Parts: sequence; structure tokens; C-alpha cells
Amino acid sequence: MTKPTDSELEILQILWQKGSCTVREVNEILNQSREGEVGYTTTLKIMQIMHEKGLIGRDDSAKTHIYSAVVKEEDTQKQLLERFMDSVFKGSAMKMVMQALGNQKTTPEELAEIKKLIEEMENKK
Amino acid sequence: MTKPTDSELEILQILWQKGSCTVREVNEILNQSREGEVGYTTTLKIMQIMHEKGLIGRDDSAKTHIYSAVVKEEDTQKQLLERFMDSVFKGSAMKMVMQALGNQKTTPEELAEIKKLIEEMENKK
DNA sequence: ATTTATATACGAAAAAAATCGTAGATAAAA
DNA sequence: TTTTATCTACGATTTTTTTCGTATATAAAT
Repeated sequence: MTKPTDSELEILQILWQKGSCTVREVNEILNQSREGEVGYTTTLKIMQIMHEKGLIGRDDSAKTHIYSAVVKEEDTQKQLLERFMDSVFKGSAMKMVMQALGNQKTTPEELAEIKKLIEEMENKK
Repeated sequence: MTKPTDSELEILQILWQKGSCTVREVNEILNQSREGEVGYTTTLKIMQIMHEKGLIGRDDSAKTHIYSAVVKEEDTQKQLLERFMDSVFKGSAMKMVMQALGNQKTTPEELAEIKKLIEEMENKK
């Protein structure tokens, strides 16, 4: 499975959230959350490439094609997380988790949930 | 602070570990942990660019320059982590942590340590 | 002193990613 | 039916990153 580039990931996020989209919809959402606009054909081109790579699928039975993600969000997260952890934290999940929890404002509820997960893992052992 | 590229990060990792290195040392370490060799002048060039960007410093009083990291490992990790979390996990530290803990083989000792951190954070509240 | 090995500097090529313009097709509006 | 708007395809350009060749300087070896 080929690693999506940054722009590709941005588009995947939109497709994961919306389910399926036209190029124009994606382009508009993209331009909402940005300073610099990105041209319509730029978005089109990237989505065409993503389609060639098999990252996204499309229904081209109508004039306006409708795209949707092929790769699953969780699988992609997993893949990227592993790469990231290796290159930035030399593979240490712990170091990364400690930093993430330390730096970010995580709510008490979330902390409790993580603790629960840890306890479950400890019991599975 | 400018985000280091992938190759730059690889070199930073070496400098963080070794403290300071010549280009040749970095290049050799780089080629140990790889299939494809990378040329000496390639490594030199990247390190020169990193120097221009202020990522690394150097002592060029002798013929053979000696480089060392300027940016701190923790700061860089923090910066990259935030970006990564935003783009891949939409800013949710929890989701990321859960995935990291779920997927990776984390030792019981590490799990205990994380749990301790969480409990400390809960008490700080 | 001459050769040989090892450095840096510098520019340019190659590769990867992102951007856009234009042509041509199709549908909607007039 | 003619005009106008919107879409895809496709190639070309730009930008970013990586790669390396060559020139030149310096030190070490002979």
C-alpha cells in the first residue's frame, strides 16, 4: 500500500467524513480550511492520480464523477502511525504516547478511557 | 521553525544520538541502515542546507567540519507530533494514543509507566 | 616535491509533488 | 438552436526534495 502524500491525505479526510463527493465539493471544502486557494483543476488532478493509485474509487457513469475512499481510515492511520513512530520516536510507542498526553489538553474523560484500555491490556496478559 | 524533511530528520536522529559528527560519519551510519547507498556528496549537500536553515550548527575551524544539532530533539518531536496528530487524527490525542497502544507491542512496564502518568495528571486536576 | 587521498563548494540534473491552463465534451439555460 | 456554464482529460510548468558530478583546496603519504 502506497503512502498518501500530504495533499492526498487531506482529500482522504474529506472523503472519509463525507462518504462520497464530487471534485467540486472536495475543492470547496479544501478552500474553506485554508488561506491560499487551490485551483479546481489542481484538486481534480490529484484525485485522478489517487484514483490511478487505487486510493479512491469513482462512479463515472454520469458526467460528474463521484469519488469515495477505497482505503480504510483506520488502516491508513495505522500505517502512517507506524512510519511516524519509527522515524520520529525510533519506534517507541511509549515515548510518543507520553509526549502526546503531556503536551495536549486531554479531557479527564479521555484520560479515563485510556486508562481503561491499559487495564484491559494488562488483564489480557 | 521550519519542518525538517524526511532525510533531514534521519540526519538529525544521528546527530541527536552521537552529539556531533563529520559528514563522513553521518554518511556511513546512514548507509548502514539502508539497502540503497547514498553518495557522500548527497549527505554533504543536505547537511549544508540544514546548516543554512539553522537546523544544525558546525565547527569549521578545521578542514573537516564538525556538525551538531541546533534544534532540540524534544522540541522537534513536539512540533512534528502536533502536525501529525492534526493531519492524521484530526487533532485527537486520544484516538492516536489508543491506536498506538492497541497496535504496538508495549511492554507491561511501559504500560504501567503510562498509567502512572495519567494518574498524576488526574491528580494535578 | 610530487602524488594520492579526502574535504568543501557549487551547480545542475533527476525525482517527486503540486499547480494550473487549455481543449473538448456534455448538459443546462436562454 | 445558440449561448453559457460545468465537467473531464491531458500536458506543461513550478516547486520541493534528493541526488550526484566536477572543480578546487588542503593535508597526508611517498
